[in-house]
Amino acid sequence: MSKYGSLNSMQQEAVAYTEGPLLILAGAGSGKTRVLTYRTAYLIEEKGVNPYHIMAITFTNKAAGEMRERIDKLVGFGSEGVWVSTFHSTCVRILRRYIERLGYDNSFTIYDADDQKALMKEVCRRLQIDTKIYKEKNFLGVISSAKDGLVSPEQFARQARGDFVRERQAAVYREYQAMLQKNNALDFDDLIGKTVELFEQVPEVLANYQERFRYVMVDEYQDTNTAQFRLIELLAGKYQNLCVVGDDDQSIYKFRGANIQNILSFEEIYPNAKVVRLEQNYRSTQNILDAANGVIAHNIARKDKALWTDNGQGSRIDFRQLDTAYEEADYIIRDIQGKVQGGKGSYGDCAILYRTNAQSRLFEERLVVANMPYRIVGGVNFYARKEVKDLLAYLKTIDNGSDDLSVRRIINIPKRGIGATTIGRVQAYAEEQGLSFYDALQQVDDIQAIRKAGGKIRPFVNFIQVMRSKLEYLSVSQVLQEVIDGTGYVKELEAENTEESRARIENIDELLSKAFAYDEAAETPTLSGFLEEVALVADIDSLQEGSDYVVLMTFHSAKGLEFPHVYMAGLEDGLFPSYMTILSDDLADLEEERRLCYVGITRAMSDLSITCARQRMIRGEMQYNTVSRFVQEIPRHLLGRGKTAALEKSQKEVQPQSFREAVSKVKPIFSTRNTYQSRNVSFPSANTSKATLEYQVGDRVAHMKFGEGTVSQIVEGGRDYEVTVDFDKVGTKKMFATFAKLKKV
DNA sequence: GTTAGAAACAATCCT
DNA sequence: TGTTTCTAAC
Repeated sequence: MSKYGSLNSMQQEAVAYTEGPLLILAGAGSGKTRVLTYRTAYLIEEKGVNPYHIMAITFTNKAAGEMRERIDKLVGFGSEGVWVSTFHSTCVRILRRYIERLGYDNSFTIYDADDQKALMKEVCRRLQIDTKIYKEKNFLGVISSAKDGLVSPEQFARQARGDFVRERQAAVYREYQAMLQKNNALDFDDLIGKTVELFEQVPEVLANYQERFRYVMVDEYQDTNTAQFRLIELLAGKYQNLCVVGDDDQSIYKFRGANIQNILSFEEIYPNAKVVRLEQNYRSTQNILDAANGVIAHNIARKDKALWTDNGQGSRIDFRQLDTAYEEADYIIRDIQGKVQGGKGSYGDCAILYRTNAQSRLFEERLVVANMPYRIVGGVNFYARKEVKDLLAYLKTIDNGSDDLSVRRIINIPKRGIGATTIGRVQAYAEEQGLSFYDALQQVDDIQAIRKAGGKIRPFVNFIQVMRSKLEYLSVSQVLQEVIDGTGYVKELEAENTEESRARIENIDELLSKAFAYDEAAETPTLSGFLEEVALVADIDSLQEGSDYVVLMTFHSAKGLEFPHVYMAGLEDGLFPSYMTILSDDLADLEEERRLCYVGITRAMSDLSITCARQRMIRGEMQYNTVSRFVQEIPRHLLGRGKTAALEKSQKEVQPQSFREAVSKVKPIFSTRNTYQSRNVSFPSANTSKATLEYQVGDRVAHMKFGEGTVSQIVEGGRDYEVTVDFDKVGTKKMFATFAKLKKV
């Protein structure tokens, strides 16, 4: 048991209890991933369980990847047999094998949010519903929660009887589902729901998986919804060796169907369940934990627990209210700069957390000006960008001809002169004949209404057919390359030659390299396989540990992560907690928001900084907010500046008054042609004297991150030079000489 | 059929 | 404020 000696007694108990249901209530930072990995090792090495019989399920690819890595390290031989995967990937893998039993084709497509919206638009058109009055998003929300709760269209219709509004929703749900099936597509919720349906309708398939997965472990159990709960229940139904890990205080996904009852009543559902509590925190200082405990104690509906740590008191929590959101961003970025320059940590140790993605913009602006390395998680997904989606739609069309949505998306990309009229005619013909859109295109000669346009359609159909015939001997990246060449997509962008079009080409290159990486890594690469991998990645998955950049993300995305220095921004009533929850008449909404705050606080290891602004622009309107009620819930003695004197001094410089003073002094001296910069730039530390530059306009220079490029402009900006460089790989960037550390080559 | 410019509308949070 | 959709002119 030597390997397990490094675990505390509760952790050991959880590791060694292998038979029957087990609930591990793991507080934030209590080492739950550690327990899960050691438990897997224990099963294999001490209990002689075949790795093939063990399954560990998480929510994100990142979490799965981490667990995979740690298990491999710990177990060594045979560990690759353990099934470590996310809910969605697991289900896709099962469905790819068996979904034909439910009347779908095994090469089904997965629809993302954009696709869903487009499909819903079509549904509303068919049902003659005015989308000005009844929003697509609304219907999609209703359907999504129905699916999360395993309510079928038929059940929904039955429950809706007599209620006019619900009846219409039922009709939309039915049509939506029918069209998904016709397109041979599944939406995200279907992945789970259809797997449950498969297990319930085809007992032999279920029996097969029950026999395989004799030991099931589920991470972040508090986030499971009804469908996921049912899935787990079915899988573990035979052997009952179900180990779930979670923390009810970190349940923050009610809006996507998470049912907190799954964890709260685990002991009722499995009366013989053993419960282990992990309450020792290994991550944060006592002050940070006290703050977190202070906040969460205001929630009523929770399992009582108290986190403690050996880590010592640590510094106090730095709280500051700034005048505007701009000053808030300035303050935080200056503080990070101070920490890095003061040797207290690297950029990678710092995370800025906020409630809404929109808040990231201000920080990004400042970070660019300050020339600090950063990475924003979330926002617009890479795979949701136009150019990427266009190319993927080609791949989907080649892979699955029933996917009308994809075909319609690309039929006129690049421009082939096929407009709305022609598409409408093809559509009408397809509906009349009961064909898919693509099949109708193939029979274009038989469509009476189309004469001239036929000549424009035929080359498109030809192209797709040729690509399909090449599938056998081409790799995914080769197929993609041929699509790019055949359509002239990149050529067109090159001709445009704008900053935007260059960025798009870059994205396409990135897509190509992802396809290439997939070809290399996958055991048996297929087009379907690539498309599904692409559909299931989340932005957070690509976050690499050990990279040296400031990370920006929402509180939601931060769950499961930890950083030495955490900045919680925008703690204002109305923003966090949001107006939605403040005005809600369901008290549970505010409690969920409070849990989100708890999650944020407990991400911090050594330093926590909380900020808010008196006024900020929201949707073009000025909003005046007071300090968040959550801040008031932190015991007062924990707030303040427990930092070194040196750092405090540097912080003073960014105080609104002195900052403005500094600017007003500076402005008249230097020319007005650069007013924007004189006003907004956060200056490098005061004692940086303006060094002479070793390069001038026209010189070749090298940058740590951006590679090589040519200097196109140098502007004197007071204490520093603003240098514009045309980089070979990443395009034109403006930067300050002091930070950029450009080397002449 | 295509395009640009104006009007309308909109943000929680995510796999 | 930023994005999507609509409208009118090419």
